[in-house]
Amino acid sequence: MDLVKLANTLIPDTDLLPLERYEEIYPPRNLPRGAEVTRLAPSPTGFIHLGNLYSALADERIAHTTGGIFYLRIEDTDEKRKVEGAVESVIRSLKYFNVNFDEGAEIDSPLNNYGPYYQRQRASIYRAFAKSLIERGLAYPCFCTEDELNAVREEQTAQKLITGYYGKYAKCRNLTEEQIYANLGAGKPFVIRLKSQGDTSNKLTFHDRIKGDITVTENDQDVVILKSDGIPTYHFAHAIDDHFMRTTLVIRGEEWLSSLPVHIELFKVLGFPMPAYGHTCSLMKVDGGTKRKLSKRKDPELSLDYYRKDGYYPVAVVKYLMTILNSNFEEWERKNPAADYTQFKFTIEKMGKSGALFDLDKLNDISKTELSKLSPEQMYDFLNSWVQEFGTQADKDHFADRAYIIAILNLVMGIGGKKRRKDIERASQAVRMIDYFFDDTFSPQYAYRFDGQTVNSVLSQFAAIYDPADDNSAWFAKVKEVAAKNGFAAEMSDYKANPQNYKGSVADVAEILRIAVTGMPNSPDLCTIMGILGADRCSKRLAAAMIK
RNA sequence: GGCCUUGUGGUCAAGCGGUUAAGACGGAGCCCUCUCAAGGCUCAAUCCCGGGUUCGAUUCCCGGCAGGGUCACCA
Repeated sequence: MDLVKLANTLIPDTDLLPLERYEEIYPPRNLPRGAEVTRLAPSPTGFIHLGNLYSALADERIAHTTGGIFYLRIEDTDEKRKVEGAVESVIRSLKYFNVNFDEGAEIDSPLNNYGPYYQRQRASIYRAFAKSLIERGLAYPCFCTEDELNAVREEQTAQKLITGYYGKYAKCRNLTEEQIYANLGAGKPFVIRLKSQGDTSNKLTFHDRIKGDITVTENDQDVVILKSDGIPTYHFAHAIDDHFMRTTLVIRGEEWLSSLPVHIELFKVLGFPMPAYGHTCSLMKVDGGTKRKLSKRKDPELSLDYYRKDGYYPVAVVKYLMTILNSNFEEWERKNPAADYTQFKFTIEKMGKSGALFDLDKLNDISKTELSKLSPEQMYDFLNSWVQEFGTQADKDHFADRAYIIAILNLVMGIGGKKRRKDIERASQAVRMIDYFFDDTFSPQYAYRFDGQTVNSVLSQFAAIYDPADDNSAWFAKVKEVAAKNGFAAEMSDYKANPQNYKGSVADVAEILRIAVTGMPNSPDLCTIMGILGADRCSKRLAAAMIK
């Protein structure tokens, strides 16, 4: 068979370059020894979720701790799945979490020498190599229809055979020259398939940087490399792109492990050295009692935008992910409390081999701790930026009074105390938590544990002697005074010794006051709260809280 | 079902032939205390099962079992 003629007929493109030219256009990168070139290669299908951030963070950390490059490539070979604005969304979401690219699609960088970074724009490169494979007898056209393929698959399944296009099931593999041209003449659509040279009885061990040594079986599937629209499949594009973009380390989800044999053969027939691989385990969630990998379609609540909307502090999310990525991160952080997470020596070998369950409790704990490290001013900025984007009009009005908010923040964060408070977990929660400081969002629940007469007596007596100029101890002395007058123990020790002699203790009196002023039985230091609210507002609230 | 892969407390996990089997989150309790939060202290809770190998297995081997992934002209 005249392979050159066949290649020219199948791929008549005139814009293809001699293969060696591509090596010249995309020369090996000039990077220091040990520098890793990693990439994130999403398909532009819309929002990205925590799992993507997870692997992006690994890519980014490895590239940047080794002095390498982290780039963004868009795998847009499937026209059907394309979503407008997805690329910008990926970049923006990751940037929010401090994951930044050095080069790639939509990245403004002088390093962009390995593009284009959209696979659709690289069609000629793939086609040039596909053409050469045809010329070398390593690829061939396949005219099988979807129905035919499905029928074969059903037959294979019924007979419990391995499904796919291989061996005797590869009907088009041995088409004669006449048959091929007849099909072509009839205008039948075709794909280009790899003519696999592999044998599944051959096993080899492959070293994965995360999983360690794994056993892989040689590929014998005649996978399609060029779809009927002339665009490559993932497998083919992966081999060519990661070679010419000079990726040194491919970090991708473990769902790719099963197609590794295909990739190994592809690199081989293409004559490219293989990059190193690290297949990450996926983040899991519990669904109906069993674990399941996080899915874009099923778990919109794990979209990165969800965390942004909920006002999670980005560094907290990153640190949470770091604890899963490298389990020695937490220990390192305890030893280096002041250090930035970027100073941590991230290693791919430390990555876990099995999928971790997403743990919201842990995230929340880290989030509280991170947030407690901020200054009130930094906290104001963080909360305010969230309020401006996601808050209500009332929230925006409240935040217009920066000094007032900062006074609240000083209290809520425990500034000046021996230890910082850790009340703030995320912006959405923090903003609701301080609602009682504003009259328009103050919604008291007067759930007193004492009778109306006692409550009213406590409230009116305290209102009469309350002086905003009092310091904490003077204030508390007055609370005790009111306690004593109403049959409560002024000293906790007295109450504990003889509880039967009292209606309650100072703590109960403070609770009545607290409920009146904040609407809640629990709050930070009441004296300070009253100071922030101001005498006017306090007396009004004390009066309003009386039981009619 | 075939193939690949994983299996230490509720969760994330150290461990790499001999340990009282770390630590963190969560849980329980105590202390502190005007409540809450924070903090300090304490406690409960783990090596999937069965065979080997070995003086000795959580650790090595084999077999089960359970979980996960994958079997497209999607990535």
